[in-house]
Order: sequence, then C-alpha cells, then structure tokens
Amino acid sequence: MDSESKTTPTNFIRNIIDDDLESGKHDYIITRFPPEPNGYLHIGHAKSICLNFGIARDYKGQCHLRFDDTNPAKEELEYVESIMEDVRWLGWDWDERLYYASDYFDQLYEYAEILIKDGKAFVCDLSIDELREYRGTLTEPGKDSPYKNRSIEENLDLFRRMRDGEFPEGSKSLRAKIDMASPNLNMRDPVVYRIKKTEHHRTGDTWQIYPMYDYTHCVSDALEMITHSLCTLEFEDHRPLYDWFLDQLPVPSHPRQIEFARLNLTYTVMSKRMLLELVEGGIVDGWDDPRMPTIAGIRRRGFTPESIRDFADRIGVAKANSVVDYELLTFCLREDLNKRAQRRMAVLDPLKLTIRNYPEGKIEEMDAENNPEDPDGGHRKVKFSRELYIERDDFMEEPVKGWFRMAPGKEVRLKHAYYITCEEVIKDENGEITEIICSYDPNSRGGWTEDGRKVRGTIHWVSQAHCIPIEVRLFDHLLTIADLNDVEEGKSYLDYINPDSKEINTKAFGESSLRDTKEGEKFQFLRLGYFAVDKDTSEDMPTFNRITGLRDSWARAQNK
RNA sequence: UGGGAUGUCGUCUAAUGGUAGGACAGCGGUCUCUGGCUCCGUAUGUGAGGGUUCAACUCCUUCCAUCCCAGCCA
Repeated sequence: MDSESKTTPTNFIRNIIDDDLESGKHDYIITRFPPEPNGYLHIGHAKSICLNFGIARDYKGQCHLRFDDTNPAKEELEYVESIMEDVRWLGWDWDERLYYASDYFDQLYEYAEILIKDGKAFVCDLSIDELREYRGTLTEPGKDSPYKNRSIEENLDLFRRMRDGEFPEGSKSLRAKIDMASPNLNMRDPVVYRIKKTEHHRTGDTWQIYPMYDYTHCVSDALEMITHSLCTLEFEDHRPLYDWFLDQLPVPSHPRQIEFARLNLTYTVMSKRMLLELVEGGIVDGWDDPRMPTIAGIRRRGFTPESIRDFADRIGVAKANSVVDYELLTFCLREDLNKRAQRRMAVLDPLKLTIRNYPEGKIEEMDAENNPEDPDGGHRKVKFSRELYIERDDFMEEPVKGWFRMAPGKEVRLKHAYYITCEEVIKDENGEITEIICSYDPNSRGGWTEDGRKVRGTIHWVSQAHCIPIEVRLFDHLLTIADLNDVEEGKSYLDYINPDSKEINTKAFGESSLRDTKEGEKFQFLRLGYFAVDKDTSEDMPTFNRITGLRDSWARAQNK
C-alpha cells in the first residue's frame, strides 16, 4: 500500500491534522468509521472508510471500527457481519479496535444521570406529536415543555423508572435543557433518551431505554479518545450539540467533528432508502446485484479493492457537494487490471468462419501471451483449426472509410494465429450473413510473416471444435440521467430507471482455458473488456460479468 | 422568508495575498499482433458586481445560485 500513499493527495482535513500535530494539540491521531448496522455499505461509505483508515495509516495512528447501534428497531447482526466483510475486503484492518456504541450504554446512562443532577436534562411527558408542535418551525421559535421545571429528584426518579420499564414507549423521554428559541433546531431541548422495548442484537432485553445518536456519538468518540471525528455535511448543524454534550460531561477528551461532502456518482443513487427501494421493488436482483453501487455489488461486478482505494484517493475530500463521473471509477479499474489481468479470447456474437485452404481435421496449438503488460505473465496454448468463430462486428461486407477489420478481399490477422483473407460471404434466405469463407497464409503462423508486410487489422477468434459456451452478463447504468439533481419537477429517480441496464448473453463462446475458473477471477477478454467470474458460474456454464469495456476509439469516432 | 454550509476547466480537486496547476472526460497525434496500453501535444475555469492592494481564487462588501435542518432515525 506504500505506492498508494505516495499518490494520496492532501485535503483540508489532513491540513487540520497537520496543524494540530504541529501546534502540539495532538501527538497521536485516532479516527473512526462509525456505521449503523442497518443496511449494506456502498461506495460512498468506501470513501469514508478510505479517508479514516487512510489517515490512520499515513499518520501512524489508529482507526476504530465502531458500530453505532443505538436503535435496536432497525439494526441487525447480519449487517454487522457484512460491514466487517466489506471493510476487510477493501483492504483495511481494525485489529483489536472493534467497538460498539452499545458497549457504552452503562456509561452513557451514568452520564445522563449527571446531566439530570446538574439540572441540564429533564424527563418530558410530551407525546411525539406534541413535541413536534412545541419545537416550533424553521422561522418561529419553539416553546418550553411544561415539564421542563420538574425537580431534579423527580427527574431522577422518573428517568430511573423509564429505565426500569415502568412507562410505555413514547410516553416519556429524557431531554436536554438547552434553548427552545435557538435558530438551530437541534438545540431546541433535544431528546437524549427514548423508551424502546425492543430487544437489542447485542444487549438483549437489558435496556428499555436507548440513547439518541447526538448524545451517543460524541460521548463514544470522547471515550475512545478519537481526535478527529469525520462525518458528512448533514451533521454540520449537529456540531454545536456534539460540543454541548461534551462540555457538560466529565468525558476524557473532546474530539473535533469535521464534516466533508458525501460521494455521489453519476447515473446511480447512493442513499440507503433508494437502494432499498431498488432491491425491494425488484428493479435489481438484490444488494449484490452487479449494477448496484453497494460494496457487495461492485465486488460481484468485479471491481478490485485496489481500484476502489485508488478511486477514493483520486476523488479527494472537500466540503462542496459534488457528483463524480462514473468514468473515473472505470478508469481506476482499467488501470489496475491492465497490469494484472490475464488476457483471454471470447466471442460474444459468433459468426462462423471457415478457412478453405486449411487442412480439415488439423489442429494446431498457438502460443499466446497471457498479458503483454506483464513480463512474468507467461504464455498459454490456444487450439486453432479450420472452423472458427469471430465477432460478427468484426466483419463488414461494405467497409466504411477507415475500417481495417475484416471485409471481402481484405487481409487481417487472427490474433496469435495467421493472416487470413475473406474470399466469400455466405448468406441465408433473409440476406443474413451466416458464414465467412477465407484463405490463410501458411507462412504467417504466429501472426507475422518474414516479408514484414503490414496487416493493420487484428481480430480475436475461438476454434469451433475447441471453444466452450459461456454466459456473459453485460451491464449499463442504473439510471438514464447522470445527476440526481436534474430530476424534473414532480418526478422521481424511479422515472429514470434504465430499462436496459442488464443484458444476459448466452450465445457466447470462450477459449477452452476459460473452463476452469473460480468465482471472482478477472480477465481481459481481448478487445472486449474486463470480465469477472460471477458467483453463478458453473462447470457447465462459466459465467462472467463485464466489469467495464475497453476504451474504444473506433466506436467513439463512428458515433460522432 | 430562521439557521448552517458551499460556489475554481464538462467533472473531481489544488493553489492559505505573488505565474490558476493536476486528474478524469474530450480533441489531435505517436506506437501497436488488442482501434487496448504507452508516449506526446492541445482547448476549456476562479458564480456576479463593487472595494482594499503594486498584486485578489485568496481580504472586505452587496447580490445570485445550490445543498442541509422542523425523527422519541443515524
């Protein structure tokens, strides 16, 4: 990971840390990644993970993994496990620094009693609806709760009885006494504890009351001696409350909350709610659908952790809302896999090709390098014979200007094999081309000749008798619009779902070496793109996801 | 129309009073047994107006635009 840290650009958060180190405010940096275990992680979380763990790595500090599990109604063990898997997959390690906010429930409760004893919190009997009314609006101040002036003794008694389960859910809450007239709604006597008679995935039925995020998060950070508590922009308004709680309590430290902009990616959604709707609405095939921006989805699609880390470094960290071009993500993938992925040949849209002057029944083994970018990549043998399949797109009966693939009378190179020339085109009654008849030059074995003549076009192929059927899954963007901010008035992102985001191709063939592959293995199919073996793969039908295509300057020029 | 924040190439991001730079995308070329890769070249930007200054993305000021906040969610 050393080579990566070299290229990690600086950002305003690292500048703050540099200052804090230089001023002596800190001599050791501790960050944390604090997911709520109520859903799957997505690539936006990956940004946060790489930020927090990356800082810990570069400053030789620590990064804690802490589950923010204060709401048992929404959280499950299943998510805890998938989150840990995703963080590990991304290449980060929290060692023994695994924490749960629920581990602090006792401490949090003690601190709450301190708040009460100091006259800074009270038990409120207002219902949820009443509370909303009393809160006021964005432009009007709120009103004090009629219960705000209860005695400390009464508050303590009531709070303990809340803890002991004497009151029904929603009937009472513990609230901080701050300022109902504050222009910041978060400061209008916020709820600190609510009654919830739900079993918690870790503490079971120990608790009848659970602390709220604003109270829990800052205290957890302080207890863990976090130095810099990094969160997303929507918590900016919560910072005064974060600081308020820590100022009232005898906590061992007072971390600094710093907010940064969350990641948005073009042509997709990134909110838990929308992602959930895609899954539950059957628009995608689950959380790990290769089209999903979830970590599980991009992993299944075939993206590498290296490419995601590189991406996180390249997008930077700032406070301005932004939408990053999906192309940058595919760029990072190509850059990674170009150096590492072995090349294979596969034909997605097969067109039969027969070499008239090649002996029937003859089989040759052609030598093919596995990766021209990798000197240690080695070579493999690919069987060649009289009958082949080539890509239908690689033949054009009446070639356009600039075309240098196959066309009648034109000599092209079969990659790793021979020069061939198209002599005849066979069509069916509908005029569809069904077969190409060629001749080959026996002196061009290996794909070159001694006379050094130039053959511009090189195409990929598979031998009919030796190739295997494969399934190939092609994906496109989930949405037809790049930027969610461009959703028209009165419409939702659901009105922009791309109906053609998935294409299952079962007519493809691959070279025989593709028979033995394992889930997750990645290849470059020559001239087609990068592919990863899907979890649905089987011996009978090796199954590949196209991660992304290759850059195709020919196609781009044609589309102009 | 309360409060909080943010505006730099198409996109993302640097420049902390001293030459507006990088990356992706684009375009053009080079190279090539992948129309891939490589390499080279190239265009495009400080939201607007005022002010301070020898000098402003940076400081002041007015405006404009966008985002966030009225869960006993996080």
